[in-house]
Amino acid sequence: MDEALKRTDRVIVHVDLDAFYCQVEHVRLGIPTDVPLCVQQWQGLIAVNYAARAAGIKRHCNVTEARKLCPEARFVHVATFADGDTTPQYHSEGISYQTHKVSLDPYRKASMKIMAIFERSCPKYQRASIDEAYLDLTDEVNMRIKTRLASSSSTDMDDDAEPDVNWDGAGILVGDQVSHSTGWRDLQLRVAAEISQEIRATVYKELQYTCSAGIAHNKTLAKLCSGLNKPNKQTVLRQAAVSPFMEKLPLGEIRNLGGKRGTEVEEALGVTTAGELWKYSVETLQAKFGASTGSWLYDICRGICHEPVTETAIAKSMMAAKTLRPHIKTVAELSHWLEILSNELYNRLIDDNALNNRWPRVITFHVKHPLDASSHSRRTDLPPFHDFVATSIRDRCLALWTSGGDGSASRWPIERIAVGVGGFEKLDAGVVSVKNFFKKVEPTDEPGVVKTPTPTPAPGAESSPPSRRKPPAKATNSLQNFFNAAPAPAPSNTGATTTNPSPQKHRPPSSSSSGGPLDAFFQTTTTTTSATPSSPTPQKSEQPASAPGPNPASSDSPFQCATCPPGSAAFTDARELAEHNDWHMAMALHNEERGGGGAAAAPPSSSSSLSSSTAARGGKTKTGPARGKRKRATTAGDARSRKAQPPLAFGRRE
DNA sequence: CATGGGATGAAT
DNA sequence: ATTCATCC
Ligand SMILES: Nc1ccn([C@H]2C[C@H](O)[C@@H](COP(=O)(O)OP(=O)(O)OP(=O)(O)O)O2)c(=O)n1
Ligand SMILES: [Mg+2]
Repeated sequence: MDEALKRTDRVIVHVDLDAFYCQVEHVRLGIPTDVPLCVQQWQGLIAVNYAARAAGIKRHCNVTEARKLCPEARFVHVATFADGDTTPQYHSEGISYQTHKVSLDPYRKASMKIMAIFERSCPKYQRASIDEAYLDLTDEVNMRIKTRLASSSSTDMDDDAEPDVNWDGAGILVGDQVSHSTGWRDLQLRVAAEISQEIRATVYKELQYTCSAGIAHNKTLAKLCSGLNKPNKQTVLRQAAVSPFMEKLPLGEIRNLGGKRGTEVEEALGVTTAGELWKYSVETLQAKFGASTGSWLYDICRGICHEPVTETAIAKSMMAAKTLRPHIKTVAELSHWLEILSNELYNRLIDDNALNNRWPRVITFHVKHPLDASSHSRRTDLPPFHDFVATSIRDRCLALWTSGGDGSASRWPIERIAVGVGGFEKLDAGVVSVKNFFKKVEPTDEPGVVKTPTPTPAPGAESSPPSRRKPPAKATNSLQNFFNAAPAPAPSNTGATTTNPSPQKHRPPSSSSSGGPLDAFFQTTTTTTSATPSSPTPQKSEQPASAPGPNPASSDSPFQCATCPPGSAAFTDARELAEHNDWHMAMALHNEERGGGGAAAAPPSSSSSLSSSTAARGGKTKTGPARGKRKRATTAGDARSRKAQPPLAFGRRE
């Protein structure tokens, strides 16, 4: 028994897409992957496919150099927001650094589809970046082993029996490319390699993306491994090969040692490889680099890493940034770019809300000045959701800028700005979080927040120039497109996957079978002693609670119209509220055109706001959704609901 | 003025 | 709360 316990370990797979952005463009444009292709951002390259790498093109090349190296290469520029656009588009010409803002949304959305496959293949997965994930396959692997041992005849399980492992088809082995070995750990890795093949095959079949994988006993080794045989291959690092591998490994290739810290270690000890660290005691390393780093170093240079796969699936923050060339020097310019960033974040937030039912609490505004080494940042609360419009973020940042309590605030010129949102909170039944939405109304609101329905100042109306510009124009519906493409069918899936979509916990194959020594054996190997993988509850935490009827509209819904009387216009999600706000906007424009006359029709207290025309969203006019329209618990049938369409059009610019 | 845009977690 | 460091 004791002996058996020592013979298994965690099994971790690290998956990394090959030339990720390039593959997204290959698929989108239907270009064969043997065509050299680079993803271009302004004059630089941010991704280079393997055919182009063969020609010597690298990421840091600019397009001119790259074209020289490979004249046949295709250069695909990332999607951008053109001058006044609120939706990103792929442009083939006229892409101006001065006026456009890049959008990486196509890659984020592709990433989500990939991660969805990972998730249903292995619930214990960690999104490590836009194109990487760690999968802890320990449970699934052990279950498969157990099942096979139980079903496949004899070979009773002596504690001493070492299983035989055939490496055929497992991928590439680090070190000796043996075809056979024995041992429980190797068997685990072999089964994980098989699952990894399945997952990669699923990704390719459903999305036509290739990826590489590393299979090892911990995250650090798995990641090291995945990059070893890059295009479309997987690599296994057996325990027996760990030491020889680590011995020659350059320190800087280990995660977290690729920067200053790595060079610090190299210079302090005069070493360049992990193996050269072996001769130092923990105490020595701790004395030189601190207790925590010291012991981490001691372990990591031997290929030991206890870091768990933390189940993080969605991003914790969102950011939009622009480097300004030439540097800007006026508030008008700052406002212009802030509005563009604000619009982008607004739309991403609406999408995110529909998917994840959450909303951020804080905005962070970063500014970098030309001579400063780094940027500085300030943060503030987001406006309450019901007040939130496309320009809210812009206005918050401008307020932050002009009222810089920080002495370094209002300096010019500015080289780069970035706006981030974070501190997401579930909007759901979150008893506590809902309260936050009512805590405060930003602009000089009078005390009786709840009592003054009509004279509500249109949020964001203050700083907007009078000119109303930009007819709605584009009405593309990115979210709808996304949903149409998203639901991956996933027919016959092998073993590791189930047909079960989204958040459901993954159920192992029925067979529990066998008993005897194996059960105890595997039970203990699944780290968390009491974490029985067979917890019954399907976990069905739905939120019908906040789904009110037709009219009543739960008064505690965070999706309330700021213009309508309190409690009279509540919605089930951000999109519905946004649409309702469009109605107000349309009415406002309508009234304005008619010389402002009386409120036209149905919804109470038409906005009245005059200059607010530029504030909210330049919606399509779509005749007002009458009161009855709002509310409907189901958003599914509402596929027609369009994407938020902020107006933008900050007058200037020629 | 010339890598840019974006995310995470630890340190301060 | 803000900056730093690391990574993609
Ligand atoms: N400095 C960087 C590094 C990466 N990326 C983007 C473009 C890449 O396509 C994607 C994934 O990064 P990887 O490091 O995984 O590189 P690739 O996936 O492009 O290539 P590889 O096949 O080596 O993984 O992230 C970026 O914008 N800027
Ligand atoms: Mg990659």
